[in-house]
Amino acid sequence: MTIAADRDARRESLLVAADLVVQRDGASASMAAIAAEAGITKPILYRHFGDKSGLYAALAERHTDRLLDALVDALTAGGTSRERVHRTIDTYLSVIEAEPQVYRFLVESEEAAPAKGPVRGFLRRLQELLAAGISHELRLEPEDERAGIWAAAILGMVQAAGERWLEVRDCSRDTLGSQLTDLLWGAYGLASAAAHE
Amino acid sequence: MTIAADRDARRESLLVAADLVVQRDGASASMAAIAAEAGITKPILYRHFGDKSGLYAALAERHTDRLLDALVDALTAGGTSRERVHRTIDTYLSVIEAEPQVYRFLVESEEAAPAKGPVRGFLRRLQELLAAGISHELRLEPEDERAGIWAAAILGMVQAAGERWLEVRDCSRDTLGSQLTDLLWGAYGLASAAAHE
DNA sequence: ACGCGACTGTTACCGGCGGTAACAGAGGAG
DNA sequence: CTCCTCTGTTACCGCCGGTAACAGTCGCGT
Repeated sequence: MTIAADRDARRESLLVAADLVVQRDGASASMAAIAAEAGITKPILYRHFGDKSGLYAALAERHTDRLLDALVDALTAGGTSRERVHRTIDTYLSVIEAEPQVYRFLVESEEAAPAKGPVRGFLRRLQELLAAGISHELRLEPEDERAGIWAAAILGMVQAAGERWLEVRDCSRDTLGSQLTDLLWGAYGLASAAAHE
Repeated sequence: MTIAADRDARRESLLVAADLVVQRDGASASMAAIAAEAGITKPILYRHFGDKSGLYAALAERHTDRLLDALVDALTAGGTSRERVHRTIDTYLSVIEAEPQVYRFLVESEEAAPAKGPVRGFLRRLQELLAAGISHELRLEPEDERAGIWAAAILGMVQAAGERWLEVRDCSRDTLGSQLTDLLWGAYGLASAAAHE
């Protein structure tokens, strides 16, 4: 029964084509353009993915799985707590540096998405994963609210700083990672205390 | 010459109507719907604002100016550095709590925007303002890269944590503000050190 | 061998969007 | 009275996401 395998292979090739178009045209790639790139027509896309958000969701999974794996590896490898955090941040930065278009597609698509953003699930997963990591790292009680809050906060912090860095590139990747780690370890409070005597 | 005043008054009424529709239909409000709400037709909107991003930019300014003023006030009022930061974060949170639709429109519109996001300027301004504040607060040299990095990072941190809070509402506004301030003052590093002995 | 159903692919269309051209009335200046 | 500008309209364009309806093709049971 190669029929299912054929379907999967076809689906794969469609996703590869969609990837090409998204990286070329940005997040506003049209379904017709993707179909043309794949050498087929629109209804085939719709038969495979339902609608545009379905395609985007499938496209997102291709990348998020890799990214999540890489982050988990960085977070669970050895070293002090601070080293692990720094390494994880650097992993994230290296990914968005290597594939900025993919990153932009993942975090800032939404655009014409219907109702619930499909890609949003990625940030959710990442956030929950990070919350679990923090909870374990800090040996927090499961009901401690700080894990969730800090997971969202740290995620937003790294993401915003990474986005700005992609645009202005005013320091090396390693410097940025160090500054962010410092910030988490209270550098702002320290600098503030030092400035006021 | 009341002609200019008339134009401005008209423009104001159009913006009020646009505000209504945006808060009702979300960020995907159509130009036709806004025109209908204002009791006129599309070309008038286009004569006043050029295109959709122009309208959105004008609409954004109405709110960002208020928000920026409030944040500046909170940041420059008295108290210790920590108190000022906490108060500024709380100001931000209280604004997004009071007008979540407006907030969503400001930070996550983009959607069908052409080329450069018009609303993006708001985050830019906020970021620069915060960078200047940090630079002053910490008495940093003007060329110190940390001001820009940390401004973006802190902004993203508060924004992401605020967005999550709007959805799950798992703690009081004051608690959230305190947790975020703690985080900036090194609570994560401290908790990590405590957990590992 | 034949027909028949399932599947893949196509063309051609729909409604709605952002955006614009072209026309219709209203009021002041000569 | 005429012309000219300024405001408002209708009616249209091109593009998008999404779909209905039709055409070819392959494997299957009889």
